[in-house]
Amino acid sequence: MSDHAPSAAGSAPEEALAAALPGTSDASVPGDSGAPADPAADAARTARPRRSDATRAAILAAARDRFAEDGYERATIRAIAGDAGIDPSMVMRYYGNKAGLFAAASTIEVHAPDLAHVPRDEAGVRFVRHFLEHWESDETLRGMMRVGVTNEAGAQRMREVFAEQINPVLAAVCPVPEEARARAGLIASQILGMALCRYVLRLPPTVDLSHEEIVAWLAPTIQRYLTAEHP
Amino acid sequence: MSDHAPSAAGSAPEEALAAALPGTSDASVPGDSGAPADPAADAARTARPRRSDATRAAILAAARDRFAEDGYERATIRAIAGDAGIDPSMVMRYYGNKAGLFAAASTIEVHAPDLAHVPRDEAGVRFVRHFLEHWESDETLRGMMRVGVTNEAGAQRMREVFAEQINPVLAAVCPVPEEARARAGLIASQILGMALCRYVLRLPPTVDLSHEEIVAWLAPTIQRYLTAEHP
DNA sequence: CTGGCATGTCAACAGCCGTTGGCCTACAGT
DNA sequence: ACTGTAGGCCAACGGCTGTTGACATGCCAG
Repeated sequence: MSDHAPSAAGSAPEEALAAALPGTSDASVPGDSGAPADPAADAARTARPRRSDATRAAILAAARDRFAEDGYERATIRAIAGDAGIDPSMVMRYYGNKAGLFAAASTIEVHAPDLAHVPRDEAGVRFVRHFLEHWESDETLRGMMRVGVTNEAGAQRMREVFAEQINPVLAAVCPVPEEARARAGLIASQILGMALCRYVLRLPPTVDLSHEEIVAWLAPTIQRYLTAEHP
Repeated sequence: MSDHAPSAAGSAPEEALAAALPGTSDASVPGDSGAPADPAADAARTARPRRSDATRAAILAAARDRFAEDGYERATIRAIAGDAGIDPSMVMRYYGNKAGLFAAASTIEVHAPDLAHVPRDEAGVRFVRHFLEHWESDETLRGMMRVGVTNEAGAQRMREVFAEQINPVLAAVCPVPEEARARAGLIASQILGMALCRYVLRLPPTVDLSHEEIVAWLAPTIQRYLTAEHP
């Protein structure tokens, strides 16, 4: 109970991480050319690519891999820098600290399926198949979940992704608007639960299931959570 | 890629942890009274309680709390020993190393519900309600999942728990024996998924759901995974 | 009473971690 | 051609970690 609060100096992982989350794009880095507060900031940024953009991208890619594979704590800045082929101090220069690097590396797009132009009774099948394919092709998704469970900031990121990318798509299909949130939560519990068992925990029965078997079993569940009347 | 393999000296977390898992009870600790290889070992152990059993129990309780709250990496031996009110070296003396302590601390009993004496069409409701209650009362379960996601040894422990405690119960109820494994996996995906979203990720829509709402929504899903014919 | 052993504390080691500051190099603007 | 600045490396610091060995203390058998 005594040494549980992080000291002022040192790493102070939790609070710094949470504080670093909102500003996810690399803001307030020292080198920022001459013009401050450009009205068309993004246009200027794309117009004048920095010479170090390749390094930045390499760091980010290595960070994504390491965070996904090892989780937040075991993914060390030294290892990430080593994978990117540069010095650890470069990571600090570009992303401030480990929390800032994680914030920058954990911006993902889930690519929720467009269910608006799908027959209502096919939404479940489409939904399950879509996430199954994305989960097997993109290891970032699997890693995001691993980090989201370990780390409070990762959990917050997952909440944001859910609220901003999953919820709206389902709200567009859900018959009763005020139930959309709850229904989206139920759907998330089944989809994330299958991902957890199959890709992270690797429970043998779920690993052995074929692609089509999962769709056949899970789609009716999703369909019911999406369109069935409130029990 | 270079420094990814653990060195011979030092912590070597992964392999030592996996190796320490099978022997979960405190075997091969130095102090073992006078009689070695007692034929009735457990009887002798209960007959002559060691004077340090209180300390052992305190360490184990503190370890369970810390592992559950912080995950494997961030739960430090120093913090565990501090919670237990003893010196960190005692942890090493009684459990060898951190992996051994985790192995000893991660022996849980899930208390799967007895579905044999329940009407078949009520099994889903019973199952969901049972796990919901246990999950909210016992923080160890929540912590086990957190560790199981981070740590390979934790994942293996969850696979064992699933195979030894969950699977048999469901196999007794499942109509087609050779489908029991797959059905148990599907059920685990929904139950663990709800626990993940509600207790670990704390997705607001799943947190806001009431006890009875969860049962009402999830029970038909479990019931279908358990008894509906293969789609 | 005395020796042995379990119990426990203290201090330290070596290693890894995030993080910092100084120094060098090469490019771009003038 | 010169200079400022961004990009990059190197070495180090302080702190925390798991782990170890030497040393104290108290219980119990003989």
